[in-house]
Amino acid sequence: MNIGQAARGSGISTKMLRYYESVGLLTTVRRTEAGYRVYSQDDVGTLRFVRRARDLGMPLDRIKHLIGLWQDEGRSSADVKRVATEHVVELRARITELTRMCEALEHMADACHGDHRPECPILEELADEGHCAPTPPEAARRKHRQGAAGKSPFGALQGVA
Amino acid sequence: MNIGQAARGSGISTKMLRYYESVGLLTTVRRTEAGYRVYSQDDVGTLRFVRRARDLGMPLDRIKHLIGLWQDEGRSSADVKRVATEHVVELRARITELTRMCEALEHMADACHGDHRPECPILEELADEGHCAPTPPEAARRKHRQGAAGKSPFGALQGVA
DNA sequence: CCTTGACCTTCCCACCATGGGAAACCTCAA
DNA sequence: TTGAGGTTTCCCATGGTGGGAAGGTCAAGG
Repeated sequence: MNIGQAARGSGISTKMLRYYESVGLLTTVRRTEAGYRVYSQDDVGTLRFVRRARDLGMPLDRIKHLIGLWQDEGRSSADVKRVATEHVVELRARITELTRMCEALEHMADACHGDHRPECPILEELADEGHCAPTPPEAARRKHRQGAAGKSPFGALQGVA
Repeated sequence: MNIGQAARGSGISTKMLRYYESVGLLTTVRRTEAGYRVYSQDDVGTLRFVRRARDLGMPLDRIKHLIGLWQDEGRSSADVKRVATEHVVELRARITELTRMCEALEHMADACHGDHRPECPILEELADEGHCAPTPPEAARRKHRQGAAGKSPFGALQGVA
């Protein structure tokens, strides 16, 4: 079967089928003499596996790991469970972080009248000067590397959306 | 003050300060004769505003919008509140989606013994054949566009992490 | 046989926000 | 004057996804 059929059968776009192949998620993709990709029914099974794992928010390398276990008859379910649990932990971390953001913003929005006047607690909170030290008060002013200063607030959050 | 000081004072990396400027988040960045960027105390205030909005998971264009309102004395708080509420809605959508994933995966993991044997409900669920129709059963086999088949499961989720 | 249209190929670009690093230049203190 | 450390611009990478161009293939119908 051609790539289009495989796409429809797996629910993954042809773009992504080629991409997954390029990053090594699918090992054996046969070709016709003309260079067309040829997919077997088994390939589509693997692709559906991939799609379901993506639906759970897994990054491709974790899915690759899982496929390896899936195809390894000698696996132990403990290994699979570990991968799954790892992902659950990350999902929970993201949920916690988003919940924190959401609650903070809801709290600010609740305090806002939302009328025609310019006064707004949301802006005041965001602009608040005394919120975090404007500069390390009287600390080392020379000899300071920038180092960990600008760390992304989203360091631990990668992958899905 | 130089970019390094501004970075330490705002909690945003120098990389990001240059990037934010390049995408128009900061309008007026003065330069010394030598080409060094010069930041005022006010600039650092704006940058802290940006950082707090980022901490709430806002994408830069929303922050840009918010800064516009912040600097507009004639704004109405309703406009600010609308932007905030819009963001709350998106955060909640992401949380819902992640929670769905998390619960599904937890459910699978709970069913897995996690021992030395290869049998694993997690893999079985991911590989499940009768899960979604293998191919539109006997539907139009010719004349089918691929269309909406491969839509990303994360369409509505962009921005943070 | 040739056209047409659906399909396929590769390659590049864009998104979003962030970091890494190179090569060159500036500044200030010792 | 030298050296260290700050700064500049420029390019590249990430992770998944989509868009599109330029060209090759294939099958059906005239």
